[in-house]
Amino acid sequence: MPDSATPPALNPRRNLAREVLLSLRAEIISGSLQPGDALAEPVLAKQFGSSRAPVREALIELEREGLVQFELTGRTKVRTLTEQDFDEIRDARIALESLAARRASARWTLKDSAFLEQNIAQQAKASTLAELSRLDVEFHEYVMRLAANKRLLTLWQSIRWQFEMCLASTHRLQETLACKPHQITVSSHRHLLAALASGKPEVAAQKMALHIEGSMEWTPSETSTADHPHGLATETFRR
Amino acid sequence: MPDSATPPALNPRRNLAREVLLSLRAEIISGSLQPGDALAEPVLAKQFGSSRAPVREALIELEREGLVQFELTGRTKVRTLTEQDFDEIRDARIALESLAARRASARWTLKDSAFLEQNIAQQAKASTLAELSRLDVEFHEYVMRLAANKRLLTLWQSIRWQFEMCLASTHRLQETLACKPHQITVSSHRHLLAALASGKPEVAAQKMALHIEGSMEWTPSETSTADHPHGLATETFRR
DNA sequence: TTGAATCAAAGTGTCGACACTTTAGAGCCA
DNA sequence: TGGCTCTAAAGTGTCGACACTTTGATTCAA
Repeated sequence: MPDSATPPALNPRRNLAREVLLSLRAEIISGSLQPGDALAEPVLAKQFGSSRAPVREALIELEREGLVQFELTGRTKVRTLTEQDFDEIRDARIALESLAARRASARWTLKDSAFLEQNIAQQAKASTLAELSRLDVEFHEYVMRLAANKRLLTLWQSIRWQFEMCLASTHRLQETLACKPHQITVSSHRHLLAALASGKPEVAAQKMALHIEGSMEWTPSETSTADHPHGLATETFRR
Repeated sequence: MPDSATPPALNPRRNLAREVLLSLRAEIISGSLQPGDALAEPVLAKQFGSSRAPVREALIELEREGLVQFELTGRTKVRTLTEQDFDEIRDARIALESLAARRASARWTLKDSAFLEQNIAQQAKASTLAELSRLDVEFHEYVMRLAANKRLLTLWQSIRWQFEMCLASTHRLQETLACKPHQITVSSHRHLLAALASGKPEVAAQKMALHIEGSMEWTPSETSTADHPHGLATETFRR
């Protein structure tokens, strides 16, 4: 989908920055770039056959998406997600998605049920974990869009890729634990869909929160006790 | 700790991009840059005595903060907030802040009550609307930080400046309606504080939602009925 | 052998330039 | 006078270069 026969590489006011973004993001999600790996602008620029400017822009965007981390020295690395990060993402999703569920529920139509039922059917047939993850995200994105609030959607999208990393590892974990990710995911979404379509916004919101809680369980360990600090860099902005 | 008395303006690895960001943001919030105003890179660069690179970075960040808008042609303008935007921001705040209230409530201490009581006292004495707004935001940011979830905080910060624009206009509106912004704001926060300190997370969350709803009322007009569409640029990324 | 000092390689922040696109105004025709 | 065309000015996307900083590895002394 990217470079298939670039014309003479001219007209459509190219946007290299975006190409670099998509490419790097895919590599990070797929794991071919590992957490901790260094991302040096000159190296990437050479690799993409561009100058540093588009690479820099893409890295800034990736930082914003939480997939990449700027050291205090300005250097860039693929981000490592800890268990606490995992919990935080879960919580952020609960905040955004349960309100979205409430709003979406209020404007629910049969068409929406039909779409999501089809999504669930595909989940059941998914042949790889990656595909299962994709469908899972698609389900939730559909609900986010249905809520018809651009800002809510934008906020959700800004953690979406981190969430996708979590999802992948959850599925992997379930597999090694000899659980069946497909079955778990499918039945969980089926219950959720029922709540969404019930016409009761309150119920929809609550079920969404429970669904996310359940789908993002890390291990049977205790919930990590984040320390109390107010300290936190207010704005990163590259070093 | 950083720049007090910049040496001969050398060492500390300058970050022009940040300076430009802060400066532009202040101008937009204060209204000295009006919605719709064009923001051309070369012009700003000259104005700041820098090259275009730092300006470009700052504009990207401002777009992310929602204060600035990229046209499809790549040109940049100060964003205009409509009534619907207003509603969206309110909803997004409700999503983020009511969960934050729930979490913060669970780790509440007397120290927190003390800090916020002082904040409210300052609100009562605030001499300008700008100061009132600042204190209002400070109150809410304190709660966000107390929730101890970096992602929730980051999400909140990414709409914070839009929210501040809304707040300014709400206060202005209340004033022209011969209401008393100070009284309204103070009493509303006092009630909220009581709920936060009550030790009941559920109550705290609900009161927070009501507080935001109330504090961001536009006019006695009906809630705007956003259309149903799923359409929405998934990623802006400069044109 | 260990540890400190040194120095080249690699990296970031910023700059000015070029090619191409969009915009807006001057000029022209009716 | 009003609308259309053409063109110069302004703007964006990208590039390669420079100055300074950080990193690591190598060297040298204890």
